[in-house]
Amino acid sequence: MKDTKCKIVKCDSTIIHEDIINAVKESMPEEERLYDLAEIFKVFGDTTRIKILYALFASEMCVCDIAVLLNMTQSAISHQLRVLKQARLVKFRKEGKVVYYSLDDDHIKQIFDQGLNHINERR
Amino acid sequence: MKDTKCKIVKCDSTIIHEDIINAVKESMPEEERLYDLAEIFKVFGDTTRIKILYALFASEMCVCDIAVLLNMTQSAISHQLRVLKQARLVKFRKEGKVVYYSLDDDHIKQIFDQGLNHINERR
DNA sequence: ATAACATATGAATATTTGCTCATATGTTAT
DNA sequence: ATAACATATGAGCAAATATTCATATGTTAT
Repeated sequence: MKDTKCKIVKCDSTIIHEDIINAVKESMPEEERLYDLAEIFKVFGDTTRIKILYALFASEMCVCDIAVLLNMTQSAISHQLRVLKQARLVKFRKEGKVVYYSLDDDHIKQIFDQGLNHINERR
Repeated sequence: MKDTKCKIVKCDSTIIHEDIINAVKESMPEEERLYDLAEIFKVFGDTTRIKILYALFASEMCVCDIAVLLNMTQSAISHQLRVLKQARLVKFRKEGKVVYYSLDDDHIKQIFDQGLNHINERR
């Protein structure tokens, strides 16, 4: 009950299950999309940014508020907001010298919820 | 039409919108969960690991197959599979000296799909 | 104009991370 | 037992990244 037509040759530079490899290769999305996908998750892959996004789920906030909330430097928060801005995850509006940030994407919450599902269901 | 009871004091060490900060603080998940969430996304935040997972969506594969498919070193793949294993995203079965890896989580595909949604809908 | 302040940003530093190289482990065939 | 092979792993290196520090920018109040 195991694969029959295995062309076992050699691991380095040659191929083992040629048929599987070819089939899988067909099913793979484009290189570029996989790259973009990794880029997004990279943005989510930092505790500070996750916290900022969760804060913004609840309310728009100015930079200083976020810094106080997370007990971090204004500069550190500002740098991270730039990353989130570049990823088009947050937007901002200015009111005098104060800059208010808010979410710019509807999917984030859903993605996070499923991430938490994963965490929960592995006990 | 702007917030009225702003206790504007000072950014460093003091507070601006105290009421908002407190409200948001209430709504935030536990520190630990946010950390775990970031950890998962960190795992997804690498092109190689994304590719491996996409390959495993299509079929279980041995380490060597994956290395050939992605045109990477067996060692590099093995290291990354360890990361995926620790994150409980993949499982494996041994058949002689060959080790076959497969997915160990049902949410991954959904999470990825929503990640792709995000990419698509921002044009 | 000047002082106070919110935010942004560049440079430097420390940490993390992905890969390579060499080698170890464990299995199969002879 | 030995050779061949699939996989795992530790050490080292290079690149990426998060934060700090100092300072720049732009706004408001005086």
